[in-house]
Amino acid sequence: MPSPQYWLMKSEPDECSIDDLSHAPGHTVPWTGVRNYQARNFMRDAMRIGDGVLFYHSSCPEPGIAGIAEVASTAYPDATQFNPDSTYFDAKSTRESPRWLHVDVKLVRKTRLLSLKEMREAPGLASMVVLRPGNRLSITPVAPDEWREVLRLLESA
DNA sequence: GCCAACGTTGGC
DNA sequence: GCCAACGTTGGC
Repeated sequence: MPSPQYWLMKSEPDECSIDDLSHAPGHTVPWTGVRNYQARNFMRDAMRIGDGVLFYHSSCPEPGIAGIAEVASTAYPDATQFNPDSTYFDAKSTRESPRWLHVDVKLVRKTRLLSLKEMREAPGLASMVVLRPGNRLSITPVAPDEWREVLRLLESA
C-alpha cells in the first residue's frame, strides 16, 4: 500500500462551493478548468484515488478550508477545453492530444470554515505551500503532519 | 479596485 | 534561450 497523500484544492464558491459539491450527484464533481501546468501535472502524475483533499474557498469574502474531500478518479481529459462556448475553451488543444486533464473530487464531509486568518496564525501550518507569499497555485501538496494539524484545528473551536 | 507575485507569450 | 509585455490570481 502506498502511503496516503494529501492535497489542498482551491475553488471559488461562486463556481463550486462546498454546498455545490454536497448537492452534486454522488457528491462528486469533475475538477474542470485547471489551466496551469503545475496543477495539471499534480493531477496527472501524482494523484491517486483516495488521496485526501482539503477543499478551500478562494476569491470570496471568507477564504479558508470549508470541507474534506477525496480524489475519486484518475486523471482524464477536461471536456471544457473542447467547448468553444466555455470560458475554459483552449483552441490549441486537440482531442488526439488533450492538453488539460482533471480528476474527480468527492465530498467526505463539510466542516466548519477554517479561515485563512486562522491558518496563518497556526504555528503547525506555517510550512503549508498554500500559505507561501505570492502563491497562486490552485492545487498544492499537503504534508501528512499539516493534514493532521488541519483536522485537529477543525475539531477545536 | 488595488497591487504584488508569477505564469505565459512571442519577438528576436 | 532571453526577456519584456501582458494576463491572471487572490487577498485585502
